[in-house]
Amino acid sequence: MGRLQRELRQNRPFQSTAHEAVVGLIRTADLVRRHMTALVEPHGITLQQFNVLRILRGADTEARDGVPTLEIADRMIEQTPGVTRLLDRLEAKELVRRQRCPKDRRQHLCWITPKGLALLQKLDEATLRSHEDSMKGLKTKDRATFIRLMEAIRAPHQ
Amino acid sequence: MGRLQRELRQNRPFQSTAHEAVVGLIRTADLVRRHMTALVEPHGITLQQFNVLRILRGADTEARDGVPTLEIADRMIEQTPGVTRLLDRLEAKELVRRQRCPKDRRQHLCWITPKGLALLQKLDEATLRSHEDSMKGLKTKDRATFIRLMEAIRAPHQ
DNA sequence: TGTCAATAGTTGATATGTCAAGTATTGGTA
DNA sequence: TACCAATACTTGACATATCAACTATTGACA
Repeated sequence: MGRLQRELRQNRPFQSTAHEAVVGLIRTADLVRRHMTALVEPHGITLQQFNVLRILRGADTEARDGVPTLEIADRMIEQTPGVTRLLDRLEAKELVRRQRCPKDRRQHLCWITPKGLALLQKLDEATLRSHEDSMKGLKTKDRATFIRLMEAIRAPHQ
Repeated sequence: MGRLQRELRQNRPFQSTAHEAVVGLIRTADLVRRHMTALVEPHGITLQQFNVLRILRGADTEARDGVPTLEIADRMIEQTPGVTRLLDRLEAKELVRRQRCPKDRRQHLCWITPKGLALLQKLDEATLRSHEDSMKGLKTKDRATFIRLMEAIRAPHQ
């Protein structure tokens, strides 16, 4: 009887290896997600808001143009409808600034504020440690394999 | 430049292999989750409700005792506060039946109804195919490796 | 130049998730 | 046997997610 089966207290084996992989994947991601969430939420932001801030910081260091709303949506780690409201909340907390794009007035460009940058900076070290902690069960070589396998999973889906 | 980095349109490498693994994991799980969600939601249930039904079916085939609410919570693939309301909705749809346990009146025991069983049965084949489709990027041997690596990730966290 | 589909985002309605505080019941202990 | 902490939920209040319908603006084409 496999480890995962025991974890879920099931007494029937998985229907297929694919099934076991899917369940394991969702379960493992949930674990790591909660890990990260526990880190950022005490600072008054959700994991998705944190992700938006990181996208904006990344964009900020290379160009001052601001990122249009839908491009943020596109870059999110997890697909997220409702980026508008995510940004509303970040703007209310003064972590993000928005402005209508003069060249294409349909677009709203977004920037991270100094306050947002400061928050990220405060979290940087802990984030690094959290990633290490999440993956401490894998040695360096296994991590590379793991990353490669996940890329192979995603590849056929666009 | 790695594949994931391109996917997220980043121009800066990941801070560490652990970081890349974490981001890849959450992203891959999100993909597979949406896959499954697209399958079950047209039938009027969420992925978590589907998960509850599968737990109850699994329990049903081996014992007729019914499963207490908190044990369902415990068996969920993803940690879920608010199983009570999940069950409320399932009961409203008559997919689940609940009853106070006579031996310990604090507990509420849950069963899947014939209607719930029928719904699961209708979804069984498509679910199987969905798992295969999600994992089609991995060959059999790689699937086993993948499962093993994820177990190694989870092991140190309890 | 006027029309119109396509793009970029917003908004409203509703479902769902989440946390803290509350109730009922039990089992242990003085 | 009376008390009290622990268990097993439930409920209320609030935040967030999701979908569809809507507005504003642009770019292409007749």
